[in-house]
Amino acid sequence: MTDQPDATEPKKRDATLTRQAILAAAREEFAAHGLSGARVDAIAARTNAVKRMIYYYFGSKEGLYLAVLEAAYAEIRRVEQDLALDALAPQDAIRRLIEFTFDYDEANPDFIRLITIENIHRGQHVAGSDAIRAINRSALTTLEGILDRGRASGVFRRGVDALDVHMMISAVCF
Amino acid sequence: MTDQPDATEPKKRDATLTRQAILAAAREEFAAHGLSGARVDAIAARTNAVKRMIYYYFGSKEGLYLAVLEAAYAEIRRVEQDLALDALAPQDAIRRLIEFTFDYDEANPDFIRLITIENIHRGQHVAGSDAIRAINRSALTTLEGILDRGRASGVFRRGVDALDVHMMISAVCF
DNA sequence: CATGCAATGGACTGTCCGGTTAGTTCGTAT
DNA sequence: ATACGAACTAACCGGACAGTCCATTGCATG
Repeated sequence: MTDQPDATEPKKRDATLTRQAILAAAREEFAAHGLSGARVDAIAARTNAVKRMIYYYFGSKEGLYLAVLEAAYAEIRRVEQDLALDALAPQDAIRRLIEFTFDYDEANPDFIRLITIENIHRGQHVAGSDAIRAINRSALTTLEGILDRGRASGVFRRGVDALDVHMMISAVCF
Repeated sequence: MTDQPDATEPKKRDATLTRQAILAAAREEFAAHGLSGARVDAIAARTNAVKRMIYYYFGSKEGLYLAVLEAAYAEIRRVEQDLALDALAPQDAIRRLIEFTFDYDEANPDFIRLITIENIHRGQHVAGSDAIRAINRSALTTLEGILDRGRASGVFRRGVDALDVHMMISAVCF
């Protein structure tokens, strides 16, 4: 009588769903406390999964952290591509990119936190992930393309590095 | 015969010296690994003091962390005051301040790390320290004074917040 | 329904680490 | 010289926490 067996949900089994739930919870926890500050138990507690599942899906705390980073980078680059910057005039493309970066950072404070945390660690985890490096390289080549077009049509000055531009935009938005 | 009792130093007892040594070691360790990532044992190992001394002088890990922050802020503000910004024309003062911030950040990577780490934690430790808040307030009033003089003589536009300027400078230098 | 596999559960463990206990040594004042 | 407090030390404790063991449950096939 104390519990209602019918009222409890059937407790569906959905691998990708729990995986996503863990990722989302981990993202919050890591963003809030950093890699070493985050508690695996706390991450598990945020979901309705149990700690064991974290190791089942991600192997280790650091593996989970890396997966979170990968997902975060993949997400922002995916949205970034929807901007269709290549279809715009160079100036408009840059302007749009800046606006987007600003808005995204404001809407996703967790994201900045994760990046900042990773920066403190000198990006040593990112460096170990081929996936992330590939994602970022493609983002840089996109920006490089915009700069090239701008330089070709004379609206951008030469001698400006894509990486510098990217860092400048990120820094100010941050 | 195995050891040379004369060659070993007299092992001076100097309270302020060991305090400083602990602070310096802690600064490195915290900058490298963050608050939770830093290990009290590791800090002790960096000095020739023993772990107990940390608790003797600073009470707790967090107490030590706070002391490190306070020392770091005090240091940069002290050097900043030597710039004698008030004696310069507003434009020169701002220029000098930017140059200084840039150079200081470059020369003291530990400092930026500490600040960044604290930012991630939303400055909750800084907020708890009256000393640090006082230090920063004085820095802001100095900047505010420069801006005021600039506005009075018409070289600076109005409606620019000192805090914004400060953050802008820090962000770009970072 | 049986059989095998993916997914889940929770109790358990070994270790790391912040903090403490119970002292000992040194400088100095009387 | 002895008494006393400040400076210092080694060994230890207990909780927290990453990671594991082993059992079980649901889901898909034949």
